[in-house]
Formats: sequence, structure tokens, C-alpha cells
Amino acid sequence: MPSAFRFVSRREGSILRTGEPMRAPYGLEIIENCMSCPHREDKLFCNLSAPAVQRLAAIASAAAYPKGATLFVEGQSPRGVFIICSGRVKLSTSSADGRTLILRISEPGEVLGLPATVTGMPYELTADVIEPAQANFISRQDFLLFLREHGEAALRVAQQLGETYHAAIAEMRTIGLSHSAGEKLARFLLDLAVDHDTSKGDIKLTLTLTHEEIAQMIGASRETVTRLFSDFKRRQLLQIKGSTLIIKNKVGLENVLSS
Amino acid sequence: MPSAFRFVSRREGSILRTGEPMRAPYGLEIIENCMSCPHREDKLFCNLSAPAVQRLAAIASAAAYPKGATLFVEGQSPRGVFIICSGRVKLSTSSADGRTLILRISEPGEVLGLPATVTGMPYELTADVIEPAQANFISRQDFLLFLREHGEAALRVAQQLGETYHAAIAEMRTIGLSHSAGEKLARFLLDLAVDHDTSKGDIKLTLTLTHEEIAQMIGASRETVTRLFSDFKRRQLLQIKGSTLIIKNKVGLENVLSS
DNA sequence: ATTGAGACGTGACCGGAATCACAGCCGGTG
DNA sequence: CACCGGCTGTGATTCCGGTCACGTCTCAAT
Repeated sequence: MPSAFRFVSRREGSILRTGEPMRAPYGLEIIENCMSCPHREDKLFCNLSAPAVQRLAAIASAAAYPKGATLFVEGQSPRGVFIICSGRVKLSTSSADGRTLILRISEPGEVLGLPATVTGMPYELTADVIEPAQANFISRQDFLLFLREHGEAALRVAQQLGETYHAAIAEMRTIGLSHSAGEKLARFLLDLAVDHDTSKGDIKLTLTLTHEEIAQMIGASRETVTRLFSDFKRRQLLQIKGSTLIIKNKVGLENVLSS
Repeated sequence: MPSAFRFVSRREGSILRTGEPMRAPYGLEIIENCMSCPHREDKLFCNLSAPAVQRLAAIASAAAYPKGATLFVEGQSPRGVFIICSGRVKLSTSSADGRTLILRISEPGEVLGLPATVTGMPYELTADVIEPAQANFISRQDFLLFLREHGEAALRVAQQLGETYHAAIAEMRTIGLSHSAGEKLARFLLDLAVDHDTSKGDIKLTLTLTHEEIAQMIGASRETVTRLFSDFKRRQLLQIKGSTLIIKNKVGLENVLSS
């Protein structure tokens, strides 16, 4: 295990914020050793050599972001990567007329801004914090230098990018290949259920997204999502209690795909 | 500049073919020195050290594919990467009920199957040859070994993946963020025009796709595409002569986006 | 307690585009 | 030539889902 680094508060990425200013208490109590959080292990920078890990710790700077903060904005030239330690971040793109498409909600352990940072092209998405988050920031310059010095890490980055691409294509399929909105919603829900235990009939999962957000993820209107949920509930396909969603009839839901 | 390698005819990737069997003449006249084709320079493996290039040449095997050949199929476990030397290859994904979504048409110089090969996940797309092609194949095993040995190449791969991702997101936007089909088609055409000289009024470009294929690229029906083309012609936005498309009024076309 | 903002639920309306169906067209091939 | 298969053009019809326009409910703040 690495000798992980300590709290640094350069507070990168808080330049462009849409929401309220960062509240004082944040950023103090929290971060001290983000690089050693459990998620790190099975994600991007596991199994690196000791020197590589140390170097990484040296160039990363931790910071906390309140709900509503924006890590980076679509079109902005890439400043670097963010490694999420906790919280949740929404990745979206939007058009001139205000319509928004949410690509995915990223969870702890993920690395954001990787494609842009590596290629030098502008960030292709906007990253908004929707649950108070801690993240390590690494500037583009430092990161590229690091990759050049550590080929092993470059390979890991390539793998990570491949996975991200894979996910993007999957998203694309649900949006582009289905005729009905119901199909899209069903696909979306089944995708969520993939990780969870699928053995017995009921699949329980927490869904902390508003109908509006779900709509933006599947490319539909808010009302349609609401109606579809009612419809699915009526057909005994699922139940909703607060932020808990229970899939009662998985096969039934799968049948929606091929209708 | 490298001492490039010579004709090898292992004929990789011809295992799964949808179309007619490979005709005899193909594969003979053609390849002799694919790695030294002009496209290579500004693409994936430029600026590598001499040993890296040599190694690359050693593990790559050239082959020719007729129209209709399939390099790889969605869902298949990754065999390796294909570096396109000439011809054009269609990358698509399709659903159970036969609907197809074309991601892009790749041109000489591109590397196909990279994400899958790097991550080990199944190919996420299907690659069909639509114009007789020559390509170098590198098996997954060889390729990964090569990347591990040459960190510089791994970094290049990461960049390439980043760009591919970028393109995918762009595609996503045109499909997901536009209300009307007209908007999608206009976006598609303007994307094509990006590379071409944009200075004076008329932009001339060759479009060797059927309406059907265009429809599958923008997520619309064939009839709609036909109708939209008639419509655009009527409105003097463009002209079509054979496989040549001339954009007469670029700003007019751009106005379609925000209507 | 009152207010107000945001999320959810539903009805009515209507337009865009998918679908079906068929008619010209053009380029191959026997 | 005559034939055929794939591509293109166009009409008629249908219906999904976006949009508008409300009403309800919850929760937080004053």
C-alpha cells in the first residue's frame, strides 16, 4: 500500500460554478487520504508500481465540491482530470436551445475528463456535482508527464477510455435503436439492474434521479417518463417507494423491449 | 522512417463474412507495403521510435477484404485490431429486431477494434467493408504485449481512444438533442462539410451512401431522408448530381438547426 | 402557519415522422 | 432486348409522444 498523500486545498475546478458558493465547512472535515479510499483499488490506478503511485500522490490535489458545483464545462479546454472519491457527478451535454442529454451519473472511483485531457480536445461534456463530492485533481500537464514516464499507467488509461467508450455506445443503443419511449425506459432500468443480484424475482435498487433527469437520460420528455412509470406500476412490472425502486417482474420488463 | 514490412497473407478477420466469398483476384495485386501508406503518418502510429515501428511491422499482417466482408461482429470477443490502409468500413450496431444504427464510416488510417482489444470486452460494433479494403491485422495478444513494451505507443492509443470517444459523443448529440429529423440531417451534412473548404459559398463533397444508410446514421426512416433531401433541394439549400453533393447555402442549412 | 419552489400526476391537443403501399428508374446480367 | 433487384420518389394513414396547461403534494425556509 502506498504512502498516500495528505490534504491539499488548491480547490481546482471551482472556477465555473452555477450553484451557490462553496460553504465554509466543506473541504475541512473531510479529505485527508482520498487516494487510499477503497474504490481506488479496483479502478484506474490499481496495480501500479510503488514509484508510480507516489508520483501520482504528489501531483494530485484533493478538494471538496458542494452540490451544484461544476467540475468542468463542455467546450472548455481541458485543465486536467478529476478522480472522484465520494459523491456523484452528472455528465451531460446540451444544445443551444437548452435541451440537455445526460450521458451518465458517475460514481466514486471514476476518472472524469480523461478523454479531453489525453487528447487535448475540449471537454465534450459538462460535469455537475449532484451529491457533495470529494475529488482529486491532476493538472493536464502533470498528468501527461506522468503518463509519459509510466507506460503502465498509460495502458491503464487506455483501458479506462475503452470502457468509457463502451458505455457510451451502450447508451447510444438505448437511445438510437428503440422506437418507443417505453422501450427506452425499460432498457434504462434493466441496465441499472445489471449489477444488482438478479437471482430471485425482485430486484431492489435505489434511484435518486428525478423524472426530469431520467427523461434527459433516455431522450424523452418529463411527462412521458411519469406516464410510463404509472403504466409500468399498473402493469405490476415495478414498485416505487420513495427513492427505492423494485423490479417485480423482470421478464415482463424485458418483453417491453420487443414489442 | 521505418523499414516497412512486406506482404503477408494470413487473411485475418475473414472468418465471419456475410456477403459473397472472397474473389480470387483480390488480395494479390495489392498489398505490399501498407504500413508506409501516407495515411499512417498522421494517424495512430506516427512518431514512434524506430524499434517500436519495427516491432509493429513484425506483428502486423496485411490482408484484403472484398465489399461485404465483415472484419468483426458486435458481441464477439476481441481478436485484435485492424488498421485500415484503403477502402471504407461501416461501423454499426443493431438490435434484435433488425434495426441498425451506423456509428460512422471509417476511412484509411483509422484503427478499428481498439477499445475492445484494449479492454478485453466484446467488440461493441460490427465492422462491414463497403468499399474493397486493405488492412493490417494485429492480434490482441501481440498488440497488448507491444503496448506494454512501448509506453509511447500506449499513450498514442489512449489519445486515439479519446478521439474516438469524442466522435461518439458528437454523434450522440446529433441523434439525441434534436427534435426534428430535418435538424438531424442538416447536422449530419454540416459535419461532413467541416473538413472541406468552407471559404466560398459552395461546398462540394462526395456522398457514397444510400438514403437507407444515411437514415441509419441519423436515426430516421429511409422515406424521411428522401423527403428531406427533396425539401432541401426545393429550398435551394443543396444540389445533388450522382454521388456529388453540393451545399449551395450553408447558412440556410445552419438555420435548420435552430428552427 | 404561510409561502413558495420543485417534483410528480394527468388531461387535451396536435404535429411530425414511422409505416405501408406502390410507382418510376437505373444498372447490371442472362 | 427483357428481366430483375436495389435505390429513389411520393401519397395516404396512423399514432406516438412532445407540448401546454393545470392540480396536487412535499419539503424547506421565513
